[in-house]
Amino acid sequence: MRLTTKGRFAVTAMVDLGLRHGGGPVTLAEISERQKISLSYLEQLFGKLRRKQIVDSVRGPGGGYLLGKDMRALSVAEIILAVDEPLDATQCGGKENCHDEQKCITHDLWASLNQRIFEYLGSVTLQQLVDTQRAKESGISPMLDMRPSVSKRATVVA
Amino acid sequence: MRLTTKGRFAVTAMVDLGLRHGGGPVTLAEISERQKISLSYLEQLFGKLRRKQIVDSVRGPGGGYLLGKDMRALSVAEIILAVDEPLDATQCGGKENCHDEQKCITHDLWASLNQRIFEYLGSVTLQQLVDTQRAKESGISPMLDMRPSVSKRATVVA
DNA sequence: GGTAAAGTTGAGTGGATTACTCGGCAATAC
DNA sequence: GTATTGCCGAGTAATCCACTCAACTTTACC
Repeated sequence: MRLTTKGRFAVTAMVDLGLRHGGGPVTLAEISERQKISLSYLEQLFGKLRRKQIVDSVRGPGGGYLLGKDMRALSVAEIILAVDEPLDATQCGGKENCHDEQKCITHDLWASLNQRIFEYLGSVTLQQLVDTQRAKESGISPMLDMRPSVSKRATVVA
Repeated sequence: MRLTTKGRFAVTAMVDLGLRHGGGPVTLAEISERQKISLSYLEQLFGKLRRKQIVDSVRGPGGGYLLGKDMRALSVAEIILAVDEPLDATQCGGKENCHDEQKCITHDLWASLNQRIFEYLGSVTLQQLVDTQRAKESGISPMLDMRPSVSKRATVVA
């Protein structure tokens, strides 16, 4: 799973779209304005999102984009995968950097990390992000699931 | 936490070093040869590792590098942070991409992801990687902690 | 003390990737 | 038929990353 600003922009734009769900098609021009993302760039991203049926488009005046599926069934991972080609983080899926034909000695580590990132992003739905944002705008702040979690060792500080 | 091949190389080199622990200084030339990492590049990486006391150096003939601390107390996160400047994955630590002075609407998501990545990499020690590798070389394969884990939703496929 | 083996350092570079632009076309509401 | 919106593919500027190079320092050994 690649994590670039492209994926971030896509998620941000989708949240914007999600917030306006139910009010008819939303134009990219609006999203561009609100989220400060270049219109042409958004066009590129939404082209990919549409091909994956994550959004639906309506052409012509009054047109724009609509959610292509239920927000509760759309994970952040799906959005990111739609715009950023997979290309997993091990970067050695049997390739040269790996030690002589074998999996390089840290292969399992990266594969495992990959899986965890994927699991997490696959567990967060657009609905959750939209709810979080709505709550934030209305003053209350329920926050995302940011629980400190396990943390077996915590010697290192970022 | 940045995840680049620089960090991967650093971890790989550290595992190599860990595997030879106890046998005196290990030269970068050896590591370069075994792990197929450019010598000059290793010099750069080990310069940073040394400054963070992750390794100790011995100059002159017969010199090389030694572990700077107990492998059980050295996490993968530490190694990566030593070579790759922090620069967290949110990429909007209060910056422009964020929506008008405020945290952008997906800020919490990335912050949370960051934390999870960090927790995981902070929980894996060099000792574990070395043990895993030793076991692999001797035929048995205990594997890393790759448990399928929670996986609340799993609709998406990589 | 000379020589060679190693680490130390900082500047530089080539290629890849990324984020983004541009221009023109296509559909459709009015 | 015209304005508004999406659709698309080629192109590009800049950034970044992996890596190189060259010169220096320290030290073991003869």
